[in-house]
Amino acid sequence: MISQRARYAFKALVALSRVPVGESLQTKDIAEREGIPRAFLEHIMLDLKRDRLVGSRRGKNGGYFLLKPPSEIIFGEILRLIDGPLAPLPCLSRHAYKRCEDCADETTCAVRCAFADVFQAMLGVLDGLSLADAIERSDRARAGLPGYGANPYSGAFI
Amino acid sequence: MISQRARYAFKALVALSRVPVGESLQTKDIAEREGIPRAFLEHIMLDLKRDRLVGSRRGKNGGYFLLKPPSEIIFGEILRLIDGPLAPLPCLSRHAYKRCEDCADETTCAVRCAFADVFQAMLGVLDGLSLADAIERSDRARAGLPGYGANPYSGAFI
DNA sequence: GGTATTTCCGACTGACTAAGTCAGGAAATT
DNA sequence: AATTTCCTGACTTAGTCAGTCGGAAATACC
Repeated sequence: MISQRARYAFKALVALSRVPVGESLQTKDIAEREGIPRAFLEHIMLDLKRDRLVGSRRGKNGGYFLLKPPSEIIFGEILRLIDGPLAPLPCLSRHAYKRCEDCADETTCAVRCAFADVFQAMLGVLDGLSLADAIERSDRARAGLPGYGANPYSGAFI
Repeated sequence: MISQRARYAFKALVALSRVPVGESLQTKDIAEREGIPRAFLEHIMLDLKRDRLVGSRRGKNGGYFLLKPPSEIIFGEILRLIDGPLAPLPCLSRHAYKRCEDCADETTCAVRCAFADVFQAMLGVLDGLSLADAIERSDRARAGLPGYGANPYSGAFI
């Protein structure tokens, strides 16, 4: 499960993506529209700003805006920023690598072998998916086109 | 990241898988061999027992043993049992489904659309991977065959 | 210049979970 | 009967999550 914080961040970024280029949104508006606690969202927006995903203007008519086109803002990147490393095991993380104290030999660890596959599958999607992609899928679902909604229950899900 | 608890559970199950059919392992041995705190491992073994993944014998020469062949014990199943639902969003979980209070329309939510893909990729691997598979990969890595180790750093990992 | 509006920032809280530890009970074997 | 093992519940300690609160700094408007 991703954190609530991350989920809010995604919703805010999607909202910002839907706004015409050059315009901005205020936390108050985003919070209201998306049902996010305002004070909490402020902190999240600052996180996003710190990582140069959004820019801001203070004072009256201020607000937040994307610093890159939505097609260049990647889900994996956002999730890493908010929730930290994505790797299922510390010994699989590139940037936050940490050896498992109890593991004799990393390269032949069966658990690591298994989760390496899982990780690769996750990253394949996560690092190839932009805000623009997500919005496109959402819009197609809205238009009622079959096969494009987020209805995963056609497969064997849990 | 999966929990430490889950990681220990996997290691214990792998250890049990490597034992000849009919034989068993004691928590003490597993704990020692795998570097897991013994008292903690006992709790974990009971979890596994509660879910009928392992059986036990008490008293002298007692221990734990698998109730199914390793090829029928699936990573996704184990992880669900220890760490709870695998879905990245509550609204994507089948068994632990929970609506996002703040979400107006689930089927067109861009965040949900995106993570549905991630989830599907994860599950594709996680629910098709058995203990036997993991051990096979580990053994091949041990034998030094290229392309079979858990060295994910050939791709673009983080 | 003053006031309203907005972002920015740190400190705090309350609930929860993770990762263990500890003490002892129950069953099986010797 | 003694020993060995699994079994069980209570407890601890540290850390994280999901916020809230109060106020400071910047900007726009009159």
